[in-house]
Amino acid sequence: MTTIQDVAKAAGVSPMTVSNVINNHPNVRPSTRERVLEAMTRLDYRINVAARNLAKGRTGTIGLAVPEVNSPYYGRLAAGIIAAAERRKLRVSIEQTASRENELDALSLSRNRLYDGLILSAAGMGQADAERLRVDHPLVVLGDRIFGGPVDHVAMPNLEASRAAVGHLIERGCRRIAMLCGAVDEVDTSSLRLTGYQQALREADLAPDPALIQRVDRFGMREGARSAREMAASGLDFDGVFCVTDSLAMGVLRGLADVGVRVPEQVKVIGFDNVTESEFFIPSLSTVDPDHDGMAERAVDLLIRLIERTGPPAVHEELVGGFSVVVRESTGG
Amino acid sequence: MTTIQDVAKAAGVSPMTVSNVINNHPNVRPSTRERVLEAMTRLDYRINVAARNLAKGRTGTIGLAVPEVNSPYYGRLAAGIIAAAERRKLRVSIEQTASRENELDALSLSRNRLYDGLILSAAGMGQADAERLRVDHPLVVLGDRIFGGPVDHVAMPNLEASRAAVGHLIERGCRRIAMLCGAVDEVDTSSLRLTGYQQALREADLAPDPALIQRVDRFGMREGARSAREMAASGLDFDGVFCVTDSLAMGVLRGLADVGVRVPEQVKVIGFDNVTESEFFIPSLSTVDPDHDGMAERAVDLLIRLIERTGPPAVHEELVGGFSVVVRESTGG
DNA sequence: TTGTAAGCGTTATCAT
DNA sequence: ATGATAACGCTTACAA
Repeated sequence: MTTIQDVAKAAGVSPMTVSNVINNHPNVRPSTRERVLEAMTRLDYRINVAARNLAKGRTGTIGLAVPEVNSPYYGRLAAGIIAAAERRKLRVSIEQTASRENELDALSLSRNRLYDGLILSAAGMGQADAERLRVDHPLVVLGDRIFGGPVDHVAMPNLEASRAAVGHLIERGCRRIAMLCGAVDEVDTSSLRLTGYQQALREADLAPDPALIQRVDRFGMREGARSAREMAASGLDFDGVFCVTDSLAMGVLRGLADVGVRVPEQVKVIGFDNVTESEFFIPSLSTVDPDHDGMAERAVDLLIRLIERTGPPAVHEELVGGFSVVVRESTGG
Repeated sequence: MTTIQDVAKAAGVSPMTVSNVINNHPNVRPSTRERVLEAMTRLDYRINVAARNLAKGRTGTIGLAVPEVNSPYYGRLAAGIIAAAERRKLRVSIEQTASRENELDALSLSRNRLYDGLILSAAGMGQADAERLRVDHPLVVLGDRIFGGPVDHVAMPNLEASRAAVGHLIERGCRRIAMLCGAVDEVDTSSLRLTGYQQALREADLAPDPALIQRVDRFGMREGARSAREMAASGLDFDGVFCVTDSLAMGVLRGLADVGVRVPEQVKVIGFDNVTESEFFIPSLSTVDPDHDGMAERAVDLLIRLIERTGPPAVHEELVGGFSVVVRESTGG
C-alpha cells in the first residue's frame, strides 16, 4: 500500500506538500503540483480515509439509521435524505436498525465518530428511551415516538393530516370509517393518527365505534390484506378505511378484492405516506403526502447546524412538516 | 472527548489494559476489568472508530453500492445482503450510486479502506469499464453487464429464467408475446433476457416480430404504464407481455387497466424479480423469483473469502443464481 | 497479568 | 511556497 510518504519521496517533496496537493490548497507552485500528481498516478496512490478521519476529526459522511431498508416508505425517506445531503456535499451511509436495540446501537456508532452526525428514524424506541438521546454529538431524530426529548426532531404532521384524510372520506360520503393502526401504548405515530381520526369523526358528529379500530402488529401489505379479509368476514359494517401507512392500505385493497368488495363503490380507502406505488396501484390509492422532501431537507439542515456549531448548545428544535391530501381512485377521485 | 488514556488514568492502569478490556481479551484479572469498566461508564467513554480502524487496518464493515435505494428491487437486494452479513458479524453500509460516475467513485472509496470490502451492484457500468474493476482490494460485483472481468461476480440466471417465463406464457396459450426491455447496446440484463425471450419463441415455433419488442429508458412503474397504453393505442396485436422487471410489469398492469384491457383474460403479464409488491398487486403478478437470498449469501461469502485471503490472488469466481417461476393471477394462475 | 514503545497514515501548526 | 514536528486515539509486539 502506497502512502503519502512514498509519494513524497518519489516526487522529491515533503509529505506535507503532497497533502496540500491532495486537498487543493492554494499555496502550491503549479510545477510542484504537477510532479506530485504524476507521482501519485505512477504509484497508484489512494488516500487512507481512516487516517484522514482520525487526523481531521471529520468524515464528510452522515449516517442514516432506518428500521428497514426494504420498505417503500423508508426507501423514499432515504432517497430524500441522500438528495438533500448531496446538495450540501455530504455523503450518506444507511444502516438498518430493525430493532430498538439496534437503534440504541446506532446512537453510539455515530458518537464513535464514524459519522459527522446521525439522522435516526426511530420506530422501536419510545418516550422511555428519550434520555438515551441526550448525546454529545450531532443527532437529529425523524419520527414521532419521542417528544420533548433532549434532541432536534423533525416530525410528521400526524394529527392534522389524519384529520384531513378522514375528513376527506367523510366528504365523500363515508359514515362508518374503519381505521387500521398499530398498538397504541404510548405517544406514537399510531396514537397521533388515531386522535386525528377521532377528531374528524367528532367534527362531523359521527359516533365513534371501537369495533371499527383494527390493530395490526406490522405495517406491511400482508397485514393489511389479512385485516381487510377479517373485517369483511366478521360482518363488520364499514364504508371507509383509513390506514396508517400506504403499504397497509394497498394490502387492504388487495384483501377487499379477495372477498369481492368493490373499491371505491362499496368501501373507500385512504392511506398515509404517498409512496411511489400508490399512484399505480389498481385502484390507485388516495393518501396523505407528508412532504418527504421538505422534511428530509430540514433534517439535514438541522444536522449540519449541529455539526458546524461551536460554542454553547442551542435549544432543541422540533419541526413539523407540511402535508397534502392526494385524491385518487380509491376514494372515487 | 474522553480517550483510552483518560480511562486508564482514572482506573489506575495502562492504556493497554483498557484496550484489552474493550476487546474482551482473556488475560485481564476480573477485579481489574471491573475497575476499568467502572471508569469507562463514569467517564462516558466511547471508542473512536477512526483510530481503531487506522491501527487495525480493518473496519468490520462492508459497503454495498446500489444504483438506487428507493426501488423495490434494490431494497430487496439490500435486505438480503444485510441479513447475510449480519450472520457473519459484519456491518453493512449502503451507498447510492445513481450513475456510472458514482459507481466508479464507489470503487475507490472502498479501495480507500473505509470498508473491508465492497459489493457493487453495477447498472451503469458496462463491459468497457471492466478493467476498472481490477482493484487490489476485496470486491464482488453483483449484476450482469460485465463478464469475464477481473473480478468475482454473482449473476442472475437471466437467460434461462427469461426463457422459462416466456415459456410459461406460451403454455398458457399466448402466441403474440410482447417484451418490455431497456436499450440493448451491449451484453447487459436486457439483452440476456431478450435472448431468453427469443429462444422461448423459437422453441415453440412462434415467429418473432420486432414490433413486439418495446424499449423503455427506465425500469419504473411509470414507464411500464406508458408503454402499455401506447401499445394498446397503436393497435398492436398482443396477448402476452414479458417485462424485464416487476416494477415495469406492475406499470403495465396499470396501463392496461387504464385502457380497459383485461388481465389475464385478454392479455397475460409476467415480470422478473419477485419484489414484495407483486404478491399483492391487483391482479397479483406472475414473475421470476431469482433467489435473492441465495445470491446475497454467495456474494457475501465470496467477499469474506477475499477479505480473509492472505497469499496469492485466487482465480475469479463467476456464480449464477438459481430461480423459479412464480405463477399468480396475471397469467391466470 | 500488566505495561512500554512504536507506529498506523494523515493533517495542523508553526517555521523557514 | 515548502518543510519539520507533533498530534489524532488506538493496537501490535514485545518486555516485565
